[in-house]
Amino acid sequence: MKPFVLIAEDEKAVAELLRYNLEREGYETTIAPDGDEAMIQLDERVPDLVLLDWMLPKVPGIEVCRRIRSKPETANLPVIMLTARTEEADRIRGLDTGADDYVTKPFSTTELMARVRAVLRRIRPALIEDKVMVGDIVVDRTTHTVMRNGEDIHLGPTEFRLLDYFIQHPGRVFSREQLLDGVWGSDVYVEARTVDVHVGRLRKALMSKGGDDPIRTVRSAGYSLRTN
Amino acid sequence: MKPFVLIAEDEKAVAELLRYNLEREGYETTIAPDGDEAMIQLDERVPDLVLLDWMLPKVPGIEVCRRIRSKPETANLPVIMLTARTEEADRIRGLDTGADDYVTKPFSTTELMARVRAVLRRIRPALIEDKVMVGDIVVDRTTHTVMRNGEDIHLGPTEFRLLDYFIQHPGRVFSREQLLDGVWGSDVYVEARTVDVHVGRLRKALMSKGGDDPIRTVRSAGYSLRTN
DNA sequence: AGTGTGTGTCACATATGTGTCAAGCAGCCG
DNA sequence: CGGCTGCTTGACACATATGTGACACACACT
Repeated sequence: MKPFVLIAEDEKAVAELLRYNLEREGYETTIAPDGDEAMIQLDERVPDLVLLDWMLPKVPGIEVCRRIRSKPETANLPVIMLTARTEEADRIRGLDTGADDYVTKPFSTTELMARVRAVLRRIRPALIEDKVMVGDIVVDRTTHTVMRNGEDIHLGPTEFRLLDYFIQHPGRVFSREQLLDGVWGSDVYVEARTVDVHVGRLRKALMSKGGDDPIRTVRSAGYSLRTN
Repeated sequence: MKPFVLIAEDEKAVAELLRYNLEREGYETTIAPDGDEAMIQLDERVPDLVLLDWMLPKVPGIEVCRRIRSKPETANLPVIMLTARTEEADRIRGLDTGADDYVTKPFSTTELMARVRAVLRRIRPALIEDKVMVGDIVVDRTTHTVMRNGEDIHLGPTEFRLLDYFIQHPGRVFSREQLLDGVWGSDVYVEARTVDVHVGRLRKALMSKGGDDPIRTVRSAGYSLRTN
């Protein structure tokens, strides 16, 4: 699953440059040429990161950022502000609105790419790293290995994918439907109850060498991975 | 220190394919999409090897090669030319551009990797490890020999390449498709299940003188070489 | 041609994982 | 305290993935 980046930038040349560089580094991208369009696209599909121009037609960047923060489903979506000005006031306001980082134009693409990686690593490590650690659980995608407190844990394919999915957003609660979509795929039809069974199996496996239950059941909502 | 390879190739797909394969074999890479860029990158950091496309935008490959030879610091830098046609290959040989080897497109990646190793071994023997050791298994590429706990182990050519491939990235899980691509070559068509048979043969050979199974089966994902 | 080695494919045996169900529990609320 | 609802879990039939011996064929070498 590639990281998906929304580029909200009205200058076409800049937007295309960003798209080119991001796609070369393995990101999926979409471009919104103005604030309205950005909001629409945010509703359609929540990206993993937003590159947000400060001066955006229709709805200014700072306002888009504020709206992103005010909606629960995008409340901690990473945002990098692109600004032409270097004045202190803008920086402060930008960071104040909840941008995770800002870059002043003109920027070096390598620097921007580095910041994109840095922000994503901080907020969504599982998207970038092969090896992810949450609490005392370590998942290594390259070796298909799960460890807890140094002990190897054997998981079946489905349990592995399930854990991998949870680890994308530690703490976040997923409904059975979301899990079916994300882990099984939207095309297969299985009973929602099946998720329960697999969560049970994952729990058993993860607790087989001792330790607390790392998965939280949220009654009538779904399941989530404990973060601490 | 990893060998550093400059890939001067304008077709993005080809360049990425090369990068992927080279990095998988433990090389560090950089891509130059045209002749100018190649010259710039050559100035920035002298690589250990150049893969040079014959038809390169701005400055053609053959000219880049000539300039490489004319500068003292890169005068005997290994160069492998990539050409689309056999006639061009003949011309390269005839023109005495100073390329150390040439490969005609379309090429088999395994063949190209073998040539890269061969050229580097000839020019920079210290850069290439001929003897690799993982756990109690020692693979010697020069003598095509495998030993385990001091005992000689006989492997057929395919089993040898397979083990050699695994040993590039111990622990990492390879799918049957990846193994077919990397060991058999992307151009041949064989059944994916054939991999199973060869893994079985490799296992039998490696365990013939005792010892545990050094290959791990990862259900519904592939195989990997055990690291410990 | 004759021999030996290696290869890819198949068929069948085995191992492992999967989805569903149903009985039993656990939380919640009047 | 019931009673409702939603969650957990063991059993099980079934589905899939992997291991492996046999075999025919392709070479290389003599």
